[in-house]
Amino acid sequence: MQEATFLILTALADGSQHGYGIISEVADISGKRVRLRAGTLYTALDRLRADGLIDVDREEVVDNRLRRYYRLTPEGGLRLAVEAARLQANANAALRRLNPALGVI
Amino acid sequence: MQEATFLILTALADGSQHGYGIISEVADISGKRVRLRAGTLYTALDRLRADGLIDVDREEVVDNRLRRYYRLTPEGGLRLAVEAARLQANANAALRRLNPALGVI
DNA sequence: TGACATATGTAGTTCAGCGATATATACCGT
DNA sequence: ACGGTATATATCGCTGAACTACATATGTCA
Repeated sequence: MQEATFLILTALADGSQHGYGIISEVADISGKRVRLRAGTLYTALDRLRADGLIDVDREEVVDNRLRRYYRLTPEGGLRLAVEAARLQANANAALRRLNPALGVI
Repeated sequence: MQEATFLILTALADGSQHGYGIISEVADISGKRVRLRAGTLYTALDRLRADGLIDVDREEVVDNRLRRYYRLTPEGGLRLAVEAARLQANANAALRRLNPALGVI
């Protein structure tokens, strides 16, 4: 799973969000490091929906603009947890090798 | 940076390795989760070399078979550290949101 | 002798993120 | 009144990177 996809799922982990809100939330989560482009986001949302990791929660109209809210499916939450564990393991493996002093921890 | 690339750099973080050795080491690091294919590895090594993140350390012939050893460049080590920190941050962000009880830590 | 491990390499495919572009409304400053 | 910026969704074409499959070659073991 790519970083953009992972961060989209992360943004949805504490409640439903609409597309544009996800862009802001991902920027926030990543400390402005990752700024999702519209193309990345909406194609990813379609893909994640097809994969059953997210679902459309509801649609609202605010200021005459449609907001389509997405939420994690149970499968999506599980998948995010698995991916987070994988990232942690990879990061730890690298840091242990870069700094052998950490190996004893 | 993709997972395969990250794990290749990680495998080189504690000393030089030849291509086939990297495949074994990555399998080891990842708990047999990631099994690099030859195509993935050698194209990645070419790319990483072009990017200045790794370098050819030396070449040996063992049992009439060539072994080309690669090592991290200083830039490659730095890059790996940056990527590891990023993975840690992403994993923590996801885990905090999945389990709000962790948020207070 | 045939399968498997070791060892490097190329070719073609597929997936996903990116930039560019499109459309449309609201808000704010000048 | 007009332009710039933020909000909001969506499509198209490009590219980078991983994957499958294939190719080549030697050594080991059953």
